[in-house]
Amino acid sequence: MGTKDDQKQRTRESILDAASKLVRERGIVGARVADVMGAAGLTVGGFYAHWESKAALVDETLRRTGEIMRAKLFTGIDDKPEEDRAEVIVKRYVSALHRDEEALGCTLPAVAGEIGTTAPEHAPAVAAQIDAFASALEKRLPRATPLRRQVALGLVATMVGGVTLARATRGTDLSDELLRATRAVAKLALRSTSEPKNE
Amino acid sequence: MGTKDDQKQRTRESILDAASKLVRERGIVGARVADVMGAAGLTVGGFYAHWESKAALVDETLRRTGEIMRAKLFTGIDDKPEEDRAEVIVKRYVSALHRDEEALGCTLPAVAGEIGTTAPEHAPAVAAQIDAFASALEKRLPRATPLRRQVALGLVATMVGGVTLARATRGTDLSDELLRATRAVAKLALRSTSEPKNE
DNA sequence: TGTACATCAGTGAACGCGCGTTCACTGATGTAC
DNA sequence: TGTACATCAGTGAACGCGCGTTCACTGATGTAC
Repeated sequence: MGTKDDQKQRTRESILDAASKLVRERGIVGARVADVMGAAGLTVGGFYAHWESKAALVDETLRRTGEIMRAKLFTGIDDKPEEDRAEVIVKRYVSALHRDEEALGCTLPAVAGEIGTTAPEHAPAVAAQIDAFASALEKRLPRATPLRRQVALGLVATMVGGVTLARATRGTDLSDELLRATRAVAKLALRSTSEPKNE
Repeated sequence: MGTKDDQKQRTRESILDAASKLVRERGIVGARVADVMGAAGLTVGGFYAHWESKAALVDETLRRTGEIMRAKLFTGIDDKPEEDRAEVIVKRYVSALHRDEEALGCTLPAVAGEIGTTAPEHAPAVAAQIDAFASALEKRLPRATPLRRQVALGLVATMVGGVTLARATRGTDLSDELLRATRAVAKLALRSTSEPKNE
């Protein structure tokens, strides 16, 4: 029995991988069950031996991809000096690479808009990702930062917004401009929390 | 002939209004032709006497709604002191009211994500809105602001990101937190451009 | 070790439904004379 | 001013298509004895 179950488990994983990529590339609505199965080298009908519905797959994908994404984004970050960490995260997230390689990046730019419009059933999964992302970022802000949680959450909004708009304008000068501008605003916000004020 | 044409023009306007609201509430994909016509008090079939396709309607909606939205958002702004203007815009845009009344607000949070995923055909219309929004905001930043264009563009990304995520988490504490945090980051960025640095 | 049977992941076609679009038709409005 | 005809915005049903889901079937794997 073991071998058979192992095989099924491996198939399940490959469907999840395919879904993870397609959801990031095309969003929740755009990731069709038949396309996901096709990308995993299978046919549609077999899907329901693994999940009870598309919604169940999407929910699992959102949660799992979020974890993987954070692990990748925060790799090696704690080796950097405390005051550089957040800025490095911002540079990694708001980058041309991340804009262009959606299938390997964060799910939020692709799906955040869908929650408010066409896919409200995934709100809990997305909220959990936003929260986890902000928490991970918060831990990398210097301990002395005032309103650390707030700065972290606000930077998440800034980064997601920047990448979303950069992707919407892909292929234009405006897109690169948006990436640069978003990094600049994040940097200004970060600097003004760490530098002494004179007023 | 005049009366008949006037009537048609009025019908056209009411379809546009209905589309404008539905696109902001449900996004491009979520705004169905039949629903738009129904909201305008008409039946589906008549649609094609006014536009050649749904895409044509959506494009016109995006451009027109953008203009109206900016007019509303920037109302009375030039009566305020120069150094407060951008902050007032941010407060208006990143507000609970704007999060909750999507049908009356900005189209970008609802549609930006769709461009990169399921509706690339509307990229030019959306890019034009981003650009126009940033330009309008730029004019309200104090003349002395360094990198004015960049700050304006970055703030647009921040604001759109904040409202998008706040809408995705609607009804939770995180949603209000996101609005506050986004305003805080925008404010920090704005202040650090206007205040003298000491380093 | 071999044989008969059970299980079940995956196939491929079909189902129902909702979508954008088309089209024959209607009736109110406008034009010709 | 009145009458016959033309126009065309809007109706409502139908069309084709793509989607998520279901289902009868298959063949490889596992179990019983």
